[in-house]
Amino acid sequence: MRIATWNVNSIKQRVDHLVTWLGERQPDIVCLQELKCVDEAFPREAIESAGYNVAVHGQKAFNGVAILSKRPFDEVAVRLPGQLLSGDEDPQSRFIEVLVSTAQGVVRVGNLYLPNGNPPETDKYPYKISWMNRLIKYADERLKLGEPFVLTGDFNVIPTPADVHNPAAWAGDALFLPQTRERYRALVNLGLTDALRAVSDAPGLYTFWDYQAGAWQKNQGIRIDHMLLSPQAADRLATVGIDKHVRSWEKPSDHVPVWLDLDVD
DNA sequence: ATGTCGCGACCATCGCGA
Repeated sequence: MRIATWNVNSIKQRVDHLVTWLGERQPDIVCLQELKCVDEAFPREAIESAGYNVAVHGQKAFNGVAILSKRPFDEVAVRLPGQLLSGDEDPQSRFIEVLVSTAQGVVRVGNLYLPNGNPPETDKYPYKISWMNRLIKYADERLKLGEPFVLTGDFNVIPTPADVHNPAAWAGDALFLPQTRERYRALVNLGLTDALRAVSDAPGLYTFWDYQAGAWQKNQGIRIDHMLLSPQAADRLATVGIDKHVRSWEKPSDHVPVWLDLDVD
């Protein structure tokens, strides 16, 4: 089973790229982030015509996540459990989870768009950290199920200096601050495996290049789109890929697809 | 040193988010 993640930076702007990429990569499950549209505006027909079931959790203008699957969904749930620091419900559409059956059992996939958190001196950063704490609690509960579980999406976290072209330039950024990385380690240390790092220690593996300052042309990227695996999924990991070539297409997203193959079919 | 997109409000440019 091939599972992928891609922050498309507006699904309406990127639907042609998505359909092209679905055809060439043939993923079974795709997690999308930054849809930037409400559910009713999601281009469902184009994606269903490509052979996918669609589960959408959208929002006007910002955020928004979706999961596509060739197999039917056994379960769909939206919104990460927990509340804002104020105690109010979180109004931002940043999480969707599905359960899908295979010949060998089930696979659970959680798809997230973690808050960016910049600028860090504003209330955006405490929102990011509290969201990460909610994610840790959720992941701990899911790991107790003992299922093949893939927690993936745009984490807006640069885990280590090996995951950024110029670490010094990112030192004060919410994606790379010590507290951000500490919370990410706490998440992984629950028992999750970073799929990409399970197969490669190579530097220079990036998933995002800023539109500004010629970052793509100079390969000044960062690795912030991750695929974390429960032990039952990690034991079945076969391959991991980053479809870097998609960043060179005309009018691209600033993120590229990341995918993996699990031996669960 | 700077360099970009996408969205929405509102009409052509701007503020916001990234």
